[in-house]
Amino acid sequence: MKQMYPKNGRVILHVDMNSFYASVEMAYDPTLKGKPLAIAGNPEERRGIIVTCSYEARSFGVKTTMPLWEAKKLCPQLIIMKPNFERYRAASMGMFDILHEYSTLVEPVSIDEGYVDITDSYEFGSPIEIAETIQKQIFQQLDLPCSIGVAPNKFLAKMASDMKKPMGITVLRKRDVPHILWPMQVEEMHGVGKKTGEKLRNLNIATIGELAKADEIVLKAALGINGPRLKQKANGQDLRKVDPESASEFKSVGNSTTLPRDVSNQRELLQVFEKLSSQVSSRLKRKKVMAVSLGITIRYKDRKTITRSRKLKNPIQQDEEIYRMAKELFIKHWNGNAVRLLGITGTDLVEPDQAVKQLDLFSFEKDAKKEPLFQTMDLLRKKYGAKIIDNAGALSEMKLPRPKIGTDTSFNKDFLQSRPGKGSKKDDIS
DNA sequence: TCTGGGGTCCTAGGACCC
DNA sequence: TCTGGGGTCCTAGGACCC
Repeated sequence: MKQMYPKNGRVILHVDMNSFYASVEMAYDPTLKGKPLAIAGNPEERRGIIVTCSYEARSFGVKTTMPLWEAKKLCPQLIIMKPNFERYRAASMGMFDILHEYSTLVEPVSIDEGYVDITDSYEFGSPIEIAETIQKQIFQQLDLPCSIGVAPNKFLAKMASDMKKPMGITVLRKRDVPHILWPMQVEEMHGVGKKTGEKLRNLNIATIGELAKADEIVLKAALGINGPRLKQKANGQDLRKVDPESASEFKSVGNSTTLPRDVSNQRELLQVFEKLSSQVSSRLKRKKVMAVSLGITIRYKDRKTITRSRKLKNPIQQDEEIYRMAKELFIKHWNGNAVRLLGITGTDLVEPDQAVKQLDLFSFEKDAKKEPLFQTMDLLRKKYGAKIIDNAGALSEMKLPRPKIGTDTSFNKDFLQSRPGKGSKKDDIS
């Protein structure tokens, strides 16, 4: 059968779950349906914010990132729940499982959103038919609403999925760009935030259409490499591929916490670091990676935030090692003022077998006399255990592993409770 | 009695090397 | 006898996204 679509044209879907966390809770407990529901960071703490809320809650003016107390004022009967990440992870896997039925080219962007390249999926129908089938299937099997954008590239698909919510399907072709995209304000463009929006306005660029025609030199001077890129997108051009691997190549692992009150007692702050160290450590272990660089974040009472990091001689993973480094950085750089938030992040992640290689190289290049190879290996065995040395095929933990729970992806409670995990994000999970 | 927590990517300056 | 130019690595900060 001949291809139904132009040889060089791609067809990309962007699938975006609608108010994901709230929708999952409603699927899990249908008595919540139709009620104003919000998921909030830490409902007990005063500094909680709205992470996601149902459309019913939105009709009261409740919005993502709004402080909890403000949301309650707008909507006193608001139902507030803590996030149940296992449920969201399970629902997410169910969703990605469905997407995989239509193409192998599925790229998860976050827990509730992903791209699907359906250029070669014509056996399932036209692009619009495929989008309708997927949306129906996610709704019937998981009881979850989503919006889908259909377009020749990722950027247009992303913009399209945003246009009709909830349960919308929007087609955005190249020839639609001038009359649909160009009249929109620049701030509505994916990749343009507050600061970039301001800079563009200063250049007298207010709409996507004006950005599409703007002078590239001027854009580059104001925005760096991002300038010309934004112009390309404003013209509906985006050559980025749908990359199924991208989600498994994470680059950093970090935990941070806003303290219930501002703290300037050093011992108390170090206790927080201890806790963060063990959180980061267990996540590194779960992902089967070690960190070659470690950084801390300190946010002071006045919200001024600094980061301090160090590249290490040896990759680390254990909580004691992480704590020692974090403590050292903190003692060295803390100015003694009251602290509002602390964080620890591991970067330059390597798999343990790689970690060994890297250490070997290091010891040869810099420390050959002091530490011959066999001594290094010995040290490693003591430090990390022999299995790390032998562990050639360590696989890194996928951000969104595909579930192995048979062919039935129906959304039942056993399924929901069966998987651990964590998540974040959303157009409304901000 | 404003503004969480998890990330990615880019920029820019200084050190260092050739 | 007075100071080039290219490249990489490291660190810190900022913008943005969900």
